[in-house]
Amino acid sequence: MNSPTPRRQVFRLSREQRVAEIMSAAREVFREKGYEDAPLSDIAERAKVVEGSIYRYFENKRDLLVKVIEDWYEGMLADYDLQLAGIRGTRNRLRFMIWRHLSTIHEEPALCNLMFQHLRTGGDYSHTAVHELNREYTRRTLDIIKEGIEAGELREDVPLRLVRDMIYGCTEHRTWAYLRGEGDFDPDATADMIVDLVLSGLERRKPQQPATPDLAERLERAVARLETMTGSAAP
Amino acid sequence: MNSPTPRRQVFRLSREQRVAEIMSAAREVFREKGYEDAPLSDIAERAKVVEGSIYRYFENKRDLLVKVIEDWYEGMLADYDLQLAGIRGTRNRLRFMIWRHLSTIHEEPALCNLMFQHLRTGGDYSHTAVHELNREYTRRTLDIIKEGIEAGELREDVPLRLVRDMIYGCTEHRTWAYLRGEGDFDPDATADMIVDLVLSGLERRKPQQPATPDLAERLERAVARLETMTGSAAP
Amino acid sequence: MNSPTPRRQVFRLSREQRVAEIMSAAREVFREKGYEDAPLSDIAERAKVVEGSIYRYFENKRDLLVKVIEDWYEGMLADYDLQLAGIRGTRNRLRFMIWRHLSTIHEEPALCNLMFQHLRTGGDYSHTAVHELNREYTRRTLDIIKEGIEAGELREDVPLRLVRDMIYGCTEHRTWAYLRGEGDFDPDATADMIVDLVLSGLERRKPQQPATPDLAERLERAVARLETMTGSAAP
Amino acid sequence: MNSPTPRRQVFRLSREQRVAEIMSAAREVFREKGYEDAPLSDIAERAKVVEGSIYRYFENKRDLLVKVIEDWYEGMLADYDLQLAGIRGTRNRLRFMIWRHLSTIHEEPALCNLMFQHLRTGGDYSHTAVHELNREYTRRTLDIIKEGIEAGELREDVPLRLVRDMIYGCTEHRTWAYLRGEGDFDPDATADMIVDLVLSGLERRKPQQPATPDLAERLERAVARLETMTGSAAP
DNA sequence: GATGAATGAGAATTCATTCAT
DNA sequence: GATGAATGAATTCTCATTCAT
Repeated sequence: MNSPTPRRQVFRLSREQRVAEIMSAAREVFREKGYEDAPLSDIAERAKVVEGSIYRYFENKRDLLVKVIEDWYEGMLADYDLQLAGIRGTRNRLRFMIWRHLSTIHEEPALCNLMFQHLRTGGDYSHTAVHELNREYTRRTLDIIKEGIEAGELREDVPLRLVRDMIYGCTEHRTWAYLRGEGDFDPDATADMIVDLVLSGLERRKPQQPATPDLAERLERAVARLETMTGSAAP
Repeated sequence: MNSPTPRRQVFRLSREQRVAEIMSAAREVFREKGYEDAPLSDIAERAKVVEGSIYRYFENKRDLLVKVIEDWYEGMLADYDLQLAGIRGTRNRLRFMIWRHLSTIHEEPALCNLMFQHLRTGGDYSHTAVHELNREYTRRTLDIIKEGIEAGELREDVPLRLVRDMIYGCTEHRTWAYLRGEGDFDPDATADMIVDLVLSGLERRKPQQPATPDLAERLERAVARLETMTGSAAP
Repeated sequence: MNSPTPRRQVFRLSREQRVAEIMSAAREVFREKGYEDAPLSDIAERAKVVEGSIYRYFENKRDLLVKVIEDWYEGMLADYDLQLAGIRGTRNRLRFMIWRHLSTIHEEPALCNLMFQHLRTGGDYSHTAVHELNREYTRRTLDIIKEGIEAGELREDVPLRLVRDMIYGCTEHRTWAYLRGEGDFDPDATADMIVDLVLSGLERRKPQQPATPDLAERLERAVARLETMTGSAAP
Repeated sequence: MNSPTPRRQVFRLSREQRVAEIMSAAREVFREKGYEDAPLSDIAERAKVVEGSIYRYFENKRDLLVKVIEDWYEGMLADYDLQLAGIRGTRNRLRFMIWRHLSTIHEEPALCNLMFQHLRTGGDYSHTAVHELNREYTRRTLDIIKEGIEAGELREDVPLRLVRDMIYGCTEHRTWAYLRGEGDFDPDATADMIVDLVLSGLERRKPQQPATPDLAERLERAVARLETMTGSAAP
């Protein structure tokens, strides 16, 4: 009847290798086509497996997406810590975080879109490992601010989480057009602007209490005069 | 699917009425099911027309979505101006803008999701009337800040557009979880926090220790009197 | 790019006609291949529509099956009543019912299998129109038995529904092998056997009444006495 | 799907033990999910082997099903004979057979469904060991009836196989709803009803018909004698 | 102006089965 | 003897969109 379909050449890989192959292929295809427009068949083809094989390792298409983003995040986080370790000072460290986020968006707009549009909006997001990784990711920013407070550089009443939302919200809002494929932006310049703006509201008003030092001086001087008059000297 | 050809009662409506009916139905269905999961058949059914008729008034599904959001925005903007007209003071006006945005998200999370996920991310967004409306919408915020600067309340070097991104970015970032269906938030309290944080970085810092200057003056005057009494002049 | 796929020749039919076409095609294909082995694509092809069109009229494959059987049943029931009207006598009418059931199995083994294996066993069967039709179908048998009782031909304590189960159960059990594709059976002869067996347990045992033996004895004794009296002995 | 290659602990079992493990797992899974909805992977998992291993002991999924039912039947038959040995009297023994069948259905509806829907309907059924076992199973019923005839309790002209079909057909028909998951039934009461109905058609009408002809003859003869005595002749 | 029948093209998914190791 | 990676082939179902009537 019909000749027994000749089995394609089978390459046997370990689970880890195969998973890596598929995720790598998926990352590429998702990057090129987005989520909805990326057929599993494309991913399978690029990973050199049949579609069905993907389901051995991933529950479904969404699971594959989640894992791809997860994998990407993990790589990034390791990098973060490495670089952050060499940076000192609240402003510098904060600027690095913002710049890094902007750079990521700049370099991987497609994956970021995946994250922003498909993962973060899903009802199951908070049960996701990506969610956890993201907390990890933004926690560094919180830590930097906390350290700034402890070092006396920042006001003590800074609403931590709101500042974090402000930083990331501002960063992303700034890049919507770019993510949409319109125009470009300069991560360096943008990072400078954002860090300036953010810190302008958080830094201790040392130079800025111009009235206060004057007052203190004047009071001290007045007191000194009184002291002179009364003949009592400071010890 | 099953019923014996329900000879549809044809209601003749004016073009405007028909369009309104369809948009109203679409808004409901989109609100309930989102974009992808809202079949045109559902919308047609609810609007009491057949699917084909929708194409008489709208180019395609996306066009319908765009029009629905557009319509919604228009209603909102009129409202904005009305209310904003009665509010005085940079802080108050800014707080209103933020509070209003938060309230909208709070009341219409589904439509906001549509806007954030489906419209704003589309490559064609910037050619959209919604885009224009949105500029309109955020322009009011810019105007308020400008007025604040002109009134001398805000620093002169405020990076206007970045502040706008900060306001809206922060606002939206704050509400992601809610938009995802998790938990709740209080628009009033959140608006207060955000406006505080934003203004803390923008306000002119002279008049900012309002108590202090008075005190300084009174003290100085008191000291002067003392000096007068003792007949000793400052050096 | 790719030339706009030339639309196939579209034949427009009324809903009723199209439904009839599809059901007819489905009946054939189901008959030939059974349920599981009948791809919708085959049915679509034979009905000269595309697969998707089937879903305009039927919720899913199972719904199509249900409707096909339903349609078939409806035709049968009309026939039943017509023929039954011309038959008199409990035995004859009962025999007709049994014979008709056997004939149906004999003529449409495949559709019967569909009914027995796929419909009757489904958890949703009792909410089905087929279920209702089937009740209708077997109700005639109950009626015949009831009439037999009222006419004094059958015992009054006949457990109606159990008898129905016995008739249909026996009939079907007899035909399992045939339904499986093994051998053949003669509906006429089988009907005769079954009706005999069934009625043998249901018919009034006119002479059999337990009162009779007593009566017989008493009569015999009376006769014996008469004989004694007359002095004549039995031969 | 997800776990990091769980280096499976390999338990070496004898062929018999392994087969038993798999069959036991399969019986459970089939019971819970039916045939079509039971993936081999589930069975393998529960049997603590990999899917491929099942093919070492069973030709394919259907073979596994057949073996599972076979195994189940074997257990039942042994039981039957044991219990039947202690029961005397045609009615009692027949009732036991019916009751036992009903009880089996009552206790193992899922396995019975497997048997009724999947095995008995397959074209290969009659070449199956289950078929043979089933003949064995129903042969006991035939034997009981035969013994009843030989003992003079039952009519001599009982159509043996038809009676068997009637018994099992009735029994099963009665329980379709239960097998479908609707409602319940009482095996004891049902067995009583069925055995009554069946025997009502099979039992010798000793007291009844055989007496009757005798009586009639004797009466006629007595009447004839009386007539002789009285000198009046029949016309 | 409206209807609603029909299209079409895919897209995800499932699993029994095989076979290299 | 067992593993478990990989296959493959089909199959159901969904819907936006078109267009003859």
